[in-house]
Amino acid sequence: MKYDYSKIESKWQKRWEAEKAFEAKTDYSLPKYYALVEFPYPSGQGLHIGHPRPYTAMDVISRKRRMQGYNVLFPIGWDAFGLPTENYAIKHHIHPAIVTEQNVKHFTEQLKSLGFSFDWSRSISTADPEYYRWTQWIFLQLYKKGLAYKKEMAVNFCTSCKVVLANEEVIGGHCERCGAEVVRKVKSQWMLKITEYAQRLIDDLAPLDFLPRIKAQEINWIGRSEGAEVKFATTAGDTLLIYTTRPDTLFGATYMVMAPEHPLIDAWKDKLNNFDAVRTYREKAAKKSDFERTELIKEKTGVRLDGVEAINPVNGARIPIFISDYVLASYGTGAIMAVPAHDTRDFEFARAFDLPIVEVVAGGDVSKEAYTDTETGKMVHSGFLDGLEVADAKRAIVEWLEEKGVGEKKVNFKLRDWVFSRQRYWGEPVPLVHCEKCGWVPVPEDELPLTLPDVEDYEPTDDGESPLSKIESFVNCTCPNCGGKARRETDTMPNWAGSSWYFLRYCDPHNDTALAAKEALDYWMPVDWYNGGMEHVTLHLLYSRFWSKFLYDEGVLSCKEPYLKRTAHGMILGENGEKMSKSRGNVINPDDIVREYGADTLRLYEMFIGDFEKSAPWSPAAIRGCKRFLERFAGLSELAKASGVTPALESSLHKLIKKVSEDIEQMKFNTAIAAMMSFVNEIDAAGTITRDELGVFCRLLCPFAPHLAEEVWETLGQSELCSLAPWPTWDESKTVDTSVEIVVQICGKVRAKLDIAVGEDKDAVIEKAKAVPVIAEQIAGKTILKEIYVPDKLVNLVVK
RNA sequence: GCGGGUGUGGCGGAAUUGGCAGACGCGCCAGACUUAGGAUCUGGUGAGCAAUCGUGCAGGUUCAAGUCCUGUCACCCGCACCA
Repeated sequence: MKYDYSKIESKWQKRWEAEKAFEAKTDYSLPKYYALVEFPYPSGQGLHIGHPRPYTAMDVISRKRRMQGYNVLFPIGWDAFGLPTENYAIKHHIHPAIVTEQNVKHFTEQLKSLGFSFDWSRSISTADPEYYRWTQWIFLQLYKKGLAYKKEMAVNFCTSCKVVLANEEVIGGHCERCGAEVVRKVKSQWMLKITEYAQRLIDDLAPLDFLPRIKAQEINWIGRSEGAEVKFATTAGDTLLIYTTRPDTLFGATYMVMAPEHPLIDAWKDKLNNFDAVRTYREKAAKKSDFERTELIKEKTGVRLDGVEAINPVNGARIPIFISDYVLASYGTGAIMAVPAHDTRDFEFARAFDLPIVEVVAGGDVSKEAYTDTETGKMVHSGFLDGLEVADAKRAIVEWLEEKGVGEKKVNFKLRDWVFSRQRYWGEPVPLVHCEKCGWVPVPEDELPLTLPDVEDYEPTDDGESPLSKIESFVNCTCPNCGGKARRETDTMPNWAGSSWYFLRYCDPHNDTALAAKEALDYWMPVDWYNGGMEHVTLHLLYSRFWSKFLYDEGVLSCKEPYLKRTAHGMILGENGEKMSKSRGNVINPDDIVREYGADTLRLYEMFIGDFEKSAPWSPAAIRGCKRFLERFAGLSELAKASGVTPALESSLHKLIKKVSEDIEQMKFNTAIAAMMSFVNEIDAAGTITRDELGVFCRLLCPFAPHLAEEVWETLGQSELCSLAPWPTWDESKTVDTSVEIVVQICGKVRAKLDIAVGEDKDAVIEKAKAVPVIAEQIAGKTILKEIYVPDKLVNLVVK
């Protein structure tokens, strides 16, 4: 059979579509399998060569599950809201909805050309009003439960996108999307209380089958720490509340530091003799971007508050208070006790300001550097704590603080609430109105979706207002509560909103009375296997787990966690090993590859390229090896005439079924393919293969190269689809050889090889080994100290 | 600084978990078929003339180490003045 891939591929794509071969069934009595890939953002550039890697991987899993008899849901959709589309629309004066439609059309063609077994009947778009109706509905439920609130605060603002960013979207002081610098801006923003779920987001990870590095990264981002809050009385009369993870070092606190933004500073204005210097420092700190505040500034700066002192509750010592930007307003209480002897930052500050350094944990040399070990060391200069180990001292001091009512045990998280509003056009409108009398009032649920109005100009403004604020007809409205004058919220939601629940919509995508029927959610959820990129671990993955937990609390979902298993793929790099980008000129277009080699070759190559979890450079030469393999496979149909079993291949075929079946489960696609390549080499050596055997081979290859597998399967006289044929099973007894070649070593060095029967008796094998001429020669006249026999593996004779 | 990870031929990568290092593919070399070869097929291919030596480096455990232990170096990813 000649391998005419383009003809073969379009032939089978048409048939799959005509037969609706891959649509999930709504028969909830069947065993189900929900396989999920991250839906793409339909950008103007079209599909990236990186997309087919995770998509093929999950397609392989889905196709195998289908052949194993599961009712498989393998959906696809469009994460369609977002800035690039809006920016393109601004530049070319085309409505973002039209741009999206064009891009979706292009993406659909590209994905279909690759033969993925998606259920296209369930595809969704987050920008579709019928979809975002439910995004808005979820937001309203969050609002009603007090988990959405508006707050004036310093937020991250991207100078290029002209939009606020969530904490998770700031990477090293720069915008996650465009890389421009992020500055601080005080704005009133809608926030989601993800922090309320912080502990559960950690705890519920435990039973999940996520890659360890994914769990570690989430836990790290949430950043739980245990310590204590301690009240310090001040000479101003107010109490200064601080958070510390080292309450055991309380006797070593020689000064206090407050964040420049700390509200008590204003309250103390009249008591401070140097308020001008304080004000100057605060203004300077406020102007710094996060980047400047963290990365660039190594030296500690600050101003002492002249006129107010704190009193250490444990020994009554009066200690000075400073403001410094090394203390963050947004973490803990925005103020700390400084223990320079046992904290590197406090140590640096104490050195810069010539403050006393009091050692309270023995073990280091605090005249040189801070001693920060929390594992070893006994308490000193610490009154009633003296002589205790650090861990015991921690317990004792917290007990003491609680007894005296000046402090308590406290858990803190690094996770911040989610800044949820965006001042851009192409997103879901926030469904709230502000009434002069009633305050914030939700748009009634039966009025959802609150659709985006058409506008002339989507251009964002420098003052950080949404383009929607310019549309009077949108903004002005009546209060649903009192009927009075009201104004709509004009901010839209971030692009992470729609993707926080899209996997639920797939379960029942056309439902117009609920985000999905309970029955459908109960059947399909949780997702059995979700593969996606590492870059989403502290973004989409965290956000969607949060929303799922909320919906679980609301009774919408019956599972606490949305995903049972989460894996991650590596990137496909350019030929030069660098990340693919237009500016580097190393971009590979998948359309070109499909045209030149066919979809099956591209799929196979992307699975063969290397360890699935690791990045790998594209190789235009290596892909030809995959093409060659498929051509050889196509040629097998001419060889397969007889039926039955080829003795020379029988054992190998059973081993192959086992290998491919098991490797797919572990995402070791590269070794599964290597095994199939080896099998073709064996067929060549045997010179023959039967129709039955080739039928098995077709089914094994089908998840990887489905078009060619179908074509060869058809030449075997099969009229049903290979894609829906049962997955082959292996006979374990046939994977075991009857004889095996073992190694004979002398003192651990290989000296000879020997054929033995599998499971042969130890003594008999050793006798045989000694009888091998080379071995006999080398052990002659020597004493055998030890005889080691590893069954079916080796004999090792230790001689002297 | 904290957390996660990776170091194996010219290249991508294998190695049933302590048992023949380098599967499979690329590339390269030689040959065949060809008017032609950037097509296809066949054979070879870690280094070294050899004994031997070889999995970042240095030790250790073991009959036996890519795999286990101790130390160390390099690189990659995430977080980062989080008290």
